Amino acid sequence: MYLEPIVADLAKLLSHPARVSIVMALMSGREMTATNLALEADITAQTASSHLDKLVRGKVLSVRKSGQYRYFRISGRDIAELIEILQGLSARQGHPTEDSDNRYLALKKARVCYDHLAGELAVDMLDQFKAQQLLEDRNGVLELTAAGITLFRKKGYNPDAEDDTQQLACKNCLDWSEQRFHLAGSLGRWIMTDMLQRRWAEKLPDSRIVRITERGLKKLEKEYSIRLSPQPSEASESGA
Amino acid sequence: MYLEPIVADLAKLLSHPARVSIVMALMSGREMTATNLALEADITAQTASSHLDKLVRGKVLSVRKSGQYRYFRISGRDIAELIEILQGLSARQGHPTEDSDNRYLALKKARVCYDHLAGELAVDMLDQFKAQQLLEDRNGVLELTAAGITLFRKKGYNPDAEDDTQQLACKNCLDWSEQRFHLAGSLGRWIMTDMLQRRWAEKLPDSRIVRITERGLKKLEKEYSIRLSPQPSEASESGA
DNA sequence: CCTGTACTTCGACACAGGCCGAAATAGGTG
DNA sequence: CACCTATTTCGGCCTGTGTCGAAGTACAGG
Repeated sequence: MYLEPIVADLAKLLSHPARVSIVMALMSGREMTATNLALEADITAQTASSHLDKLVRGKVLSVRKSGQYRYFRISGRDIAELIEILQGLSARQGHPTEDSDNRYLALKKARVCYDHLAGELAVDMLDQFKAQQLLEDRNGVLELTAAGITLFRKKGYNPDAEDDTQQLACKNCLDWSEQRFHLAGSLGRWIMTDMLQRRWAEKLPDSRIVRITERGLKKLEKEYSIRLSPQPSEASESGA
Repeated sequence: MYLEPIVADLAKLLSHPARVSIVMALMSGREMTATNLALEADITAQTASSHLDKLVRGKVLSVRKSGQYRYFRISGRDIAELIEILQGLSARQGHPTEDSDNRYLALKKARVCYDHLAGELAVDMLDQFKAQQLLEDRNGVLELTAAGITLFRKKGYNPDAEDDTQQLACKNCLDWSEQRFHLAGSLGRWIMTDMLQRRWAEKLPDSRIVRITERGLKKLEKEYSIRLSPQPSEASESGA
């Protein structure tokens, strides 16, 4: 087959710790400047420049130039999913008993996956939406039911305005621990955006960790009849 | 996070065309000897030995020693799924119009994915099993229904003998083209084994391509009420 | 204009890793 | 035992690539 070298090229981009650090830092969905990413990966600006060049060329990242800055981000959902899977595999293979790590647990609980929520919390939400018949699995494709369309539209989501009404579930975005799905696609994106905007949830600085606020817990129960087990709020560090 | 270097190590294993060739050759689920794999990747035995050593050390492959031979195979389903995803991503990114390739089309149609069937055909089968209520999506986990247990047991499948009765769907094993699931897990494995044994299907030599026999088509319809669109039988080359 | 900041390019060095010839080990066969 | 085959180890060559210092480009702001 002719695909071998192409696969190898893609894997090569992720075969260097510094580049992986860069990509991981962007998994929060945020944009970051070259200098920022250099700090993140603990390398000089020159070295970062070369890595970033490779990543952009290889379509792993994309860039937006603004003035003297260059803002990088993950190029697309498929790449984000690949990273997520690689990370999951490594987490399982890598260490036997690294459970002590607080950030690791917080990350498992709730995190950003490129443009939507992931982690146990997100899996929970999807389950409850399904139980409420807002979403339905039709022939392997997750779709909004009539009731779902009505409800989410009332909340401000506009399914017709989005690119694809159909693909609402992130099919390969598995949780590291549980082998379960969480909600992605246009609805997943809208939900996260909306929750952040209304301060139901907040991204912790410099990480993919998401914290659901007190207000968020209450509102989720009131507006969506969703009950989540509260997070241990100990993921408190904010510094780099 | 501490995962970056681990992810990089895993990716590094797949960052060399020869190693990818080796792993791809094993995606048929078959075991192969070191010499065989060297031929497959078009490298000398010494070089292959070094690559194989890395792959085994990195838990991508596992080995079975028998006499003077060493038989290699993919170490597990999760690795196979990773390869499948990488291949899918590369197939999309790589080329714009490579449709001319016959083998490529045959591969899309029906192939082995480590220990079960994949491709349009496999997706079709899963759909029809679900339509017949033999399988059911319960809360994101695909499970056998009572009717399904009865039927498949009658055919020779023993769900209790297998490790996990629950996990029947290959959740991240997506078709390259269609973003759909196909049947994996213990049932998926049994189905493929059974079909090969009864000559309803055959693996083409030296490839992952699977061909459904005439007999298979008829039997599938008769015994499982499954109708498949027949394959163009042009994937005829058998040589390396 | 000059100055500061963001970023890239160049150049040189060093190290890692792929490669194969040659030789060694290991198992199988007669 | 000799002889064959499968596989690994060793040694040396060579290419690729990560690294950073230094210099160069690009943009913003006084």
